[in-house]
Amino acid sequence: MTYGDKLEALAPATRRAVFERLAEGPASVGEIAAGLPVSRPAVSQHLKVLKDAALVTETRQGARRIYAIDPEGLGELRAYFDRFWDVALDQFKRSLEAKDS
Amino acid sequence: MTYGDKLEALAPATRRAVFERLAEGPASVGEIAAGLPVSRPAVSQHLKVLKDAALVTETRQGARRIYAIDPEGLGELRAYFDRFWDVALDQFKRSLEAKDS
DNA sequence: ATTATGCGTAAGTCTTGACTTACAGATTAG
DNA sequence: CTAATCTGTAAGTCAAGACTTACGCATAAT
Repeated sequence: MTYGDKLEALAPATRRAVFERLAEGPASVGEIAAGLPVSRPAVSQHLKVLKDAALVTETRQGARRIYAIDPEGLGELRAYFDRFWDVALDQFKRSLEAKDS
Repeated sequence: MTYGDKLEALAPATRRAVFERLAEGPASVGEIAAGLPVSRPAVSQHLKVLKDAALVTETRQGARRIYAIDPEGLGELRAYFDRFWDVALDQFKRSLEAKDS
């Protein structure tokens, strides 16, 4: 839900691999696990974290569950970095001006 | 250096607090530590991680070391999310069209 | 009705890493 | 020169969490 949750969710390499897999298109748990060197339950646990962080959506389709990237949650994270981006550029400009003097 | 390094660097709450402190302006290790509930060595260790991830720059100023946000490194991380942002929106549009049919 | 498929959860293991205190080097002040 | 300041690093502790296997519950197929 918070920025911190989203960042912590995307930090571990394997979980980020799950997320990046979904960037190629929605997929089920089994499909994702098939492309990764970890067990299916591990993928299931990672998806739960991503879902709780609102980075991924879950859609039941019969016995399967299709996961996809949540544009809204991703947008919030993007906005978080944009905020720093603005101040970072501003500070950088100031540091250059300080060197000129 | 990599996206993964940057994301792992910003995941822990305390280290992110260090980074966010630098968004308010460059500061020394002691100044940063004064505003946080952790020891100064802890802050020093966090800054090393942020610096290795190219999210922060270090400038020696006498005995002190001034840290500041690195716009270049932050920009790379921002670009990483923009990449996903594009595909996420595209997928979202497709999912809506699929529902219409 | 059984069997098979797909999945989430519980329980346990084991590594990672965030923190502490103690120490040593480098720079500035008196 | 000596003392004070600012910092990085070493070593050790301890909790968090990324995995595993085992299990149980749904839905789908035969």
